[in-house]
Amino acid sequence: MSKLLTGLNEAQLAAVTGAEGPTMVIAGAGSGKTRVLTTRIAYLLEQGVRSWEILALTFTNKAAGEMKERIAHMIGDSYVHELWMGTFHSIFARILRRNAEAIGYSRSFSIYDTDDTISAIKRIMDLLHIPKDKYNPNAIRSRISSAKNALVLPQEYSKQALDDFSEKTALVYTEYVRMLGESNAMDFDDLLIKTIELFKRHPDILATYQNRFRYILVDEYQDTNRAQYTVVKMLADVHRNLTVVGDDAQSIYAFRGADIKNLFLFQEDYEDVKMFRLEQNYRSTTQILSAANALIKNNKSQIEKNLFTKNAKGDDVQIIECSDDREEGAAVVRFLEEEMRKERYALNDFAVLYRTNAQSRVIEDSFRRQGIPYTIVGGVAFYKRKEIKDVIAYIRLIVNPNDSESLFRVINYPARGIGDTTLDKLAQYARERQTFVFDVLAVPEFIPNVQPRAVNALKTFHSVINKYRSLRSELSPSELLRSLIDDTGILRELKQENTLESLARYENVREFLSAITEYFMEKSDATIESFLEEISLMSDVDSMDGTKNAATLMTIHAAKGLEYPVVFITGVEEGLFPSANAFYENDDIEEERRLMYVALTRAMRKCYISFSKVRMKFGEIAPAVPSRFIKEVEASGATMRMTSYGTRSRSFEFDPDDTSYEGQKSPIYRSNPTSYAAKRKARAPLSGNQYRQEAPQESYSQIESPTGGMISRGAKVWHESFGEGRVIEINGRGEKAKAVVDFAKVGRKHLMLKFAQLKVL
DNA sequence: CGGTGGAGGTTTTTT
DNA sequence: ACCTCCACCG
Repeated sequence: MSKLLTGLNEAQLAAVTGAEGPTMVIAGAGSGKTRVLTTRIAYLLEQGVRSWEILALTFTNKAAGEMKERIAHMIGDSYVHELWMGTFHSIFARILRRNAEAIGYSRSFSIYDTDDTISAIKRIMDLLHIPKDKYNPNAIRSRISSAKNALVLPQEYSKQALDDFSEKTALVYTEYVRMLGESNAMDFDDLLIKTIELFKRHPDILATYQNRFRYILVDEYQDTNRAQYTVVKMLADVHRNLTVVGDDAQSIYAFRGADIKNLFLFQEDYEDVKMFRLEQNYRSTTQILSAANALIKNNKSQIEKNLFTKNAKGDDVQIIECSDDREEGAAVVRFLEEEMRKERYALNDFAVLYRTNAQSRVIEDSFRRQGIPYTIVGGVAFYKRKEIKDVIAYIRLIVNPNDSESLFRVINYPARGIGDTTLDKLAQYARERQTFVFDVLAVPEFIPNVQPRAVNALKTFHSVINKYRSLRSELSPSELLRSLIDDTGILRELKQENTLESLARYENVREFLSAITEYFMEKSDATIESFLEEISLMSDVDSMDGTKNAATLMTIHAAKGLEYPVVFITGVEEGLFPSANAFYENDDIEEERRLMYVALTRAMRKCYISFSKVRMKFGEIAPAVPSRFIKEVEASGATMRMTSYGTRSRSFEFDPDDTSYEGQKSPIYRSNPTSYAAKRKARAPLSGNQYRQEAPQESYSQIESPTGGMISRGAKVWHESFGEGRVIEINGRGEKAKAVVDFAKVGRKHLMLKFAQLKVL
């Protein structure tokens, strides 16, 4: 027997070796699903299947990267090189690039994210004289996206549109699709449906991929939508070696078109489907698992399964009652510190989860106040910031000058005297002549009634873009982009403005420049196109750095597939979690409950659930009621109620050790001699099948400041112009050492220690 | 044309 | 509480 297979349990072994033909693996939370997938791929490769004959679709690019690494570790680097593994979106983008011409695109097509789409839709609404205050552009965008994912084209949508709002949506939808085509651009949904279109229109191209992919594996199958389901089915039609892995209890993306029914449809589509069930949980304690099981029992629609664990009983799930949301934030930090002190966890053993991004702010505040390092996943991601998007728009224009969205975004940024009137005339002229906006820029004097000053400005813009387009053959991508960005004057503009905000943006652009350099240094075969694609398809968790010693704050959606020794689930209140929007449909409530199930099952050792009696909403204080999920979890008998100060509520017991932490100054963690991870390796392992990357923690946490004192995380420091602050984080060392400091007056700053001349207080 | 200030909407979750 | 959009003025 192959040594790859040692250590697998019976069900896992069967799933790994028995998956010839259509196969469905129902994998409960923490049941070693990733291990089965990676071992199965390694096993296939060992059996002589060539790496390029395997296609594996994962939920995030990060997951794909980690799985590749594991497979490489199991059987060697050479195998994973040609393995096609990634998200639906990135794999399909790759297929579409190679075959773009076949569906009327050029291979340098742009990919529009949700923000680009929104702004395109607004522009179209202006053009069509549809009032934006009467018809919410975002609602229209969401309707269009749903239509696309259900494979309903504009023509058909128009026919079905009976009410006023749908009619307007149909108009926008039609024009939007036209504009995307003209701009040589695709949105996220297009990456899926254009792939279907490609395969339908070109059976020969489909056949190439069908023959090529002898084995197809799909992770998180419960969260695939109609379009994804369709492509997978097409691709698997020749060899029929399709393995899907999923858990109906963890389906949480119905809002973007995912359909659990795909799991059931699978059994109908292939009558010879083999079923495997992974029911032993290796991740969580008994108490956590029984709380999760007690909760999910309340869902009517689910596949029968029995998730069990042989792990230790562990602590009760703690339910914390807080007086308001600020107190909730404080309580999270207080309990986190207590866990660190008692159990010697490292900061990255903790995750703080919430239902909505808006909740992060209060929690962040309390981490900052106590000087505890944290990273936040999602929210306003780096690549979605305005200044970064501006720079990206310039880069996109170099690659694809027909990208009208990017063009309109930066044609007058930094300000060159091209105003709305000029732009309207330009757009109208291009529309009438059926020419590309970019081509009109070459001869703007032909546009009627445009100021001579504006004519010149348009010409200048045109020549800047053209100059860099032609420089592509002479300069390396990295040189080209650096000099382009310099030429745009964005950095100068931001520096000149000289406000706290503009300087922060300045730093961000600089950081982006380093990221560009780094990217092209690491990947010698990379192109500007591949760079753009990578950053536009990067998910929030993809950019997460798990090696940094900091607690992680994120939405429950972002936490899918991850695990942490200690998990806090916050804001568990009616109307927030479950969301008030879910009150009307039982299906929606069940999805919220699955979301709660996902949250609970992220926890390995300890889980805290908190709710608050009062919460700030839209700047106003609103009363809150504990979520129904709390009662459901309590029915397990595996929970304990506490107030936010650690005293048991609903009982008169008084525990003298259980002191109130009110007023107590929190200790500052300078280093963590024994992280939970280290300890776990030393002791009997809690689980044998978990894959978190545990990079060695180097002690970057203390650095000698130029003024002699010890600058460490949590230290109070003084800066010449920013005043007093606290060190949140230190990265790098020596000449390159950087610190993130939270200043009382001006907020967070990234500083090079070499220049900052901080004084320790 | 471009900057500023006030009004009004926003919170569900994301590739 | 925060951000985006638009009207108005220089």
